[in-house]
Amino acid sequence: MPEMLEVEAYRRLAHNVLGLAVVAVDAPDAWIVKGGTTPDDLVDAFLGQTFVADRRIGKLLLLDTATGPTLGLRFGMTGVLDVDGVDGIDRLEYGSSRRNPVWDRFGLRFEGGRAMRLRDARRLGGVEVDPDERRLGPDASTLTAAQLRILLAERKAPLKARLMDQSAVAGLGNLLTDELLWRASLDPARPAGSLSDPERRRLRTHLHQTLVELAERGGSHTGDLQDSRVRGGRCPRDGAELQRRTVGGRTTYSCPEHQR
DNA sequence: ATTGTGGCCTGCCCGC
DNA sequence: TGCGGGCAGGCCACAA
Repeated sequence: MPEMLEVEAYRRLAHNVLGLAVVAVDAPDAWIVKGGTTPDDLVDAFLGQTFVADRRIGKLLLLDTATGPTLGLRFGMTGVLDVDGVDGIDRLEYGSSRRNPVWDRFGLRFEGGRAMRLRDARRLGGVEVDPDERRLGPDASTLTAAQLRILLAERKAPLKARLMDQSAVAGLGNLLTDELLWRASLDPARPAGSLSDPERRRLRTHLHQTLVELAERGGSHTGDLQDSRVRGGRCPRDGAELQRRTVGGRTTYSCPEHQR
């Protein structure tokens, strides 16, 4: 599903529409329009505008106009960004690679005939005008050691839940977090505040390594743990049967042998 | 304030 | 072969 690595690919794709005037706004699905705005509001906000910058915070893609509003795009679990018929990613875990026109939930057409659209089978994504960026923590790819220490300190919530709390650190979803904690040999259910200094350093090291490595491989579903994230799956490191449980409200796979 | 839970969306897979 | 139940997870509202 689109976690920060996929949305980063979408951002690079969206870069292609910078500098082009919007000649049409297609918003056929009011459900996908969030933040108290309507499809008509989207037309008013972006028709005739030109995007001048592409940004990403966690799983939120932001396209800024020069003096007007900012477009915010969220992709939920099955959202794909398509520019001129090209998808931002090759394959979406848990998503369909089919292209049903009904799944086109939002689109912009630009001068010169170019087009950008949000395709989302399950309608878990969203489009917003001027999303509140303050509700997001620092992006996981730029998280400093000091920021990590502060966001974990004193917390009783499970480590995994805290890492997936987008207001604490933005960008980590279920697959990346399971992979990260498996690599860092940390139990997802540990209270976030219980990590020792060495454990926290280990977490941060693996965070950056995991993001770089999985980005190179092609996405959040390319982790070493991924193929074993099934009932009865075994730890690729030591062969122990993985534990399957709910942590932080999400299905969680972890190794009872080496994640402590 | 912090943490936990349930519901929403709907395509797809599995078992009968 | 068709059908239905369960499952996937990001996000939000709401409860404790």
